Amino acid sequence: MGDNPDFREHGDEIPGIAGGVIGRVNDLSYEEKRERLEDLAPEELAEIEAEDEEDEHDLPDLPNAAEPSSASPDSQAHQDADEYDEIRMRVAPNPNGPWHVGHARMPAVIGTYKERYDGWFCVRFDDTDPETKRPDLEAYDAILEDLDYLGFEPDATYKASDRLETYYEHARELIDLGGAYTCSCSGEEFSELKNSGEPCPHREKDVETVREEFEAMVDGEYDSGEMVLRVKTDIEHKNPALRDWVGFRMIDTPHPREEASEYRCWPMLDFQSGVDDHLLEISHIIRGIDLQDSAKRQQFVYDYFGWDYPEVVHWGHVQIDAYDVKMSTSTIAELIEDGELDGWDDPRAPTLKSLRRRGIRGEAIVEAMAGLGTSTSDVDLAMSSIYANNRDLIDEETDRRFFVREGNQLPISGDPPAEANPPLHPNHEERGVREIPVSDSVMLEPEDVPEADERIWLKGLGCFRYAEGALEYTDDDIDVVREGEVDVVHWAPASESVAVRMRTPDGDVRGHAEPGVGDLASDEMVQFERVGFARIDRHDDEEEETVVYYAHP
RNA sequence: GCUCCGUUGGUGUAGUCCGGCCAAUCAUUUCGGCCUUUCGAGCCGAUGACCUGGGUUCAAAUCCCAGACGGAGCACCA
Repeated sequence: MGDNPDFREHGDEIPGIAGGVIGRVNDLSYEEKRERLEDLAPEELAEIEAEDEEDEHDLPDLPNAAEPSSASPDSQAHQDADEYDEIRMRVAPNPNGPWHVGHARMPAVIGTYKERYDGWFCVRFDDTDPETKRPDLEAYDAILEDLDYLGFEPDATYKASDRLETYYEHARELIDLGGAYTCSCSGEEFSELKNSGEPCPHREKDVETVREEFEAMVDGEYDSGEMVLRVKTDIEHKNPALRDWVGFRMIDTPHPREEASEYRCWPMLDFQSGVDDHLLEISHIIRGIDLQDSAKRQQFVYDYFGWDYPEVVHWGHVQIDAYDVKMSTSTIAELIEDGELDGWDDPRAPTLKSLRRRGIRGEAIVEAMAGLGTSTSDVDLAMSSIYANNRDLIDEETDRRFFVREGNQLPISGDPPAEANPPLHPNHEERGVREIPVSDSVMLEPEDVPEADERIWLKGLGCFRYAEGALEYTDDDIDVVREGEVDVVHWAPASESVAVRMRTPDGDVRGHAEPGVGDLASDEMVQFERVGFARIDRHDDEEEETVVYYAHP
């Protein structure tokens, strides 16, 4: 129609014609379609099948990165000179608490790239603010544990607070290159000058003075706020965010790590991180958009030193649906402090420790996070996506059980079997059956109690009619279920059941499970039929109940 | 106010650099069917999107301009 506009008026007829053809093609089996295509267009078929063999990646290619797997000798010869031989990345957390779900994006993406490119990554704790972002000593290990839960092991681990002398050395060098100056302006004063593109009087100090004053900073001779070391950039740069930024400042509060507690002169993130990224030979920096100006700021330092800046990928913020609690380390810490949450692994907390306790595998989170890609716009991650991944991972190996939430007790009449024996897993009969005594009354969920005179099928047991406040066994054949006359529900015996407290993101639910649940080991997963998957946490003898954590439908 | 960046179904994503094979991918969600002593499982199917307005072009999700909306930075936080 592009070539022949006259055809346009007949455009409406196309779906009718094409639809018929497509319908006929769709009726063919895969083999028939493949055969037909081989006759009509063998080269197209080859192309399609070649594409199928290519690896499907959730994530886009990294800039200037060579895929090791696809590198044939021929393409190796044509390899772009700009391409990196080794992909080296870093996960650079601030150790101020265990990780929330959003934090998983960094290792998920970096770890996935590492596997894809056969690369390298380290964890580097950027703990250079002992005061406002004061590190939590327990967080270092907590974060490494969270990383292990997600299924990744860093190739190396560093702490910036171990590396102060290195930063000082580079600061001295930068001063000698004329790239930095000590400044005693107040933040307010400097901000005003900066916003109008005016240099402050300290900018033109001679190198000797700057060196002396910087050594005094290192020796702790100034108090907090008295003196900073600024990187000399371009005071008239059109982006005010880049003008002469602070590289080092004084902090009176000692660092919580004993090894670093004597230092008073601390580098800012942009200086520390910029130097470390070069020294660790990082090829690709992957981080949030809140740091999108960092590369431009650090570029000035790299220019002074004659270094090449790594490739950078920025992404937007992640939000997770399904939680009432704000996903922020400090907010969660406060709620725990106030007793609103039981701890970092409370099922209501949007933390990795919580998901772990609910029996969700790290792999399910990693896949969902990698699926978000690396777009710079803010994204919402649906928990259902993590749940779907986890279901795929555990469904086959997870046995089925009955659990009745807030059940009503109903007496049984008639002559049903004394014991019900539903399979542990409907797809795996070889695993055997459960043994559920029926006794003289059963628990049903309030919503499952039938109307008077209506029938209901107790799964694994048989059909009952609800009459005069009791369930009367009818001996109906399963056909009544097949024909859609009778609904199937789960149930539990009233007397020999196990009291269960199920902890969920929306609060605790109590109820009764079939007796076998009392014998399950801690950490085992179950699927409570028609309720969802849960992890056995513990059998609490004092409360005489089994505590389980709800995972997902 | 100054400076960056972004906008594809309910959600996420592919495609945008290099316009045509996009009648737009995949996943999830929702809905429907099938199967199964009957699963919130599995299988099959359906619904559903290119922010708006101009422009360039035979042809625009893709290029250009303007606007709307959203995000980020302008800290002695990370």
